[in-house]
Amino acid sequence: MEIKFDLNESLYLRDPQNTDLGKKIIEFAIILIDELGFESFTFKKLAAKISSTEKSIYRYFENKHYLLLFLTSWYWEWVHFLIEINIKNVSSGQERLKIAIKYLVLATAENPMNKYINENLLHKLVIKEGGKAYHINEVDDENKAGMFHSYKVLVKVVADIIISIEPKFPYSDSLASNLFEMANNQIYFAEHLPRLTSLKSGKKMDDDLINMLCYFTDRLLKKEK
Amino acid sequence: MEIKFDLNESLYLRDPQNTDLGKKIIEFAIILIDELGFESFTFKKLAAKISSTEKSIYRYFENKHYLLLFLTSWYWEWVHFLIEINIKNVSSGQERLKIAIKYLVLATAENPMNKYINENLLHKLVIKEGGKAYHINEVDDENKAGMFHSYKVLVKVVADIIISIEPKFPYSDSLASNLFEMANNQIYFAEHLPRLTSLKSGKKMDDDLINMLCYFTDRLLKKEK
DNA sequence: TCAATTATGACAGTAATGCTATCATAAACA
DNA sequence: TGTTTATGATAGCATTACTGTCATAATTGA
Repeated sequence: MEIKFDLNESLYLRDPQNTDLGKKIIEFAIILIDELGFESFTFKKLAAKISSTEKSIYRYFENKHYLLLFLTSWYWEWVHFLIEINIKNVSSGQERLKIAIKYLVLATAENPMNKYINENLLHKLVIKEGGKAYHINEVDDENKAGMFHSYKVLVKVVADIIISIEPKFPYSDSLASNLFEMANNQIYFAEHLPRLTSLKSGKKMDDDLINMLCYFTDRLLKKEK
Repeated sequence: MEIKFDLNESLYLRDPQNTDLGKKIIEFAIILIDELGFESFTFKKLAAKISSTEKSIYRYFENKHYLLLFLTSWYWEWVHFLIEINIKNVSSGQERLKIAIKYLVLATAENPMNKYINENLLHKLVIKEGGKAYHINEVDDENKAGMFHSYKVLVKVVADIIISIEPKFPYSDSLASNLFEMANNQIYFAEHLPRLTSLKSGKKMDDDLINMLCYFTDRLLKKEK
């Protein structure tokens, strides 16, 4: 199966979802960035890996930063998609929020649905490198060009659920974005800096994290006595 | 006034806090990273700025990543210091947590206390570039070498305050680290990606953020009925 | 106070990075 | 079947991220 998302056109020069070479670039970019880290990842190394040339990759992406932005945007679209189809027929706000939390943590644990994208690795990549997509000097220009649109839409979806539960909650946007940032951070901490989190790395970690995020939101959104 | 912190020795080759050149490196590194962003910042440019040479800077730091780590560690020591002296004579747990939150948001708004370090700029730098210090492939080795020690100690201080307020709270470490991460993130969002936060950029923003973080912790730590 | 250590500056040099340009050929498409 | 269009092959270039060597200036301590 292949899912194609309509991502902001500023993200690429040629849409990699439309060609074989493009898909190969995406597939092995994820693998190679995971392997080398974003700093050591280069188009030259990627070209070697897929037996293509640097120049050919430059025909799809202006540089590796845009490629990273493409990958993270694809990921947020994917999480968005999973959340939307799973809350479709759920009316309870609380229940919808629980489902959103579940899928923002577990997007990847689902059986893989994409031929050329390893969602599991992609999630790992977003956890480790995702922040680098917007912690850059050019953030304002890129934001104007709509390059963070996917993330903002996703945060809005969750913020709306929060508002539907507790219309007077004054920090819906902050809580929503924090759920995403916190989920990714805490997973990273559990793996690499365990003293910064209460989670224990291991099988149950995902469930523990879901429980923690639900506990936080429950308490924050519970009506005062 | 000059404050010197004992930072982990793996962070530097020669402690920049001990020499004139070292202090100049720190002072203008902060300015230049803020100006160029960490990606475009190079030792060569810094050397030109301070009329020194690349090689001389390499005698203090192995590379720019270690310099960033030094700056962020210094910043966390600085926040730690501010929190400790301000909670010293406060016995109420709630009050101590409020003070900690205040200083983790406002570390910089205090009148500057360091001759060669612009705390305001340094805070801005940590907000934008701080995550890059540990979102790297070498994180485990560097963690073993103690290079994130300052941050972990600071998180522990706040986690202990949380435990003193509510000994049964099951997520003290996660809440503590999230306070730091969230504070920095939300400030960054307010400035650059306003749809991801409920804060409004402007004069009152710091106070709003303090209120938000206090609101969150209050609700999370309030005893259930 | 003079010798010895240590810190800095002034070069030079090198492999890798981050691109851009040109041209030939293969594939797709009309 | 002719023509776009995509890819590959190769070259080139400025910058980055270092390392090495040597001379000189500053500090230190016997």
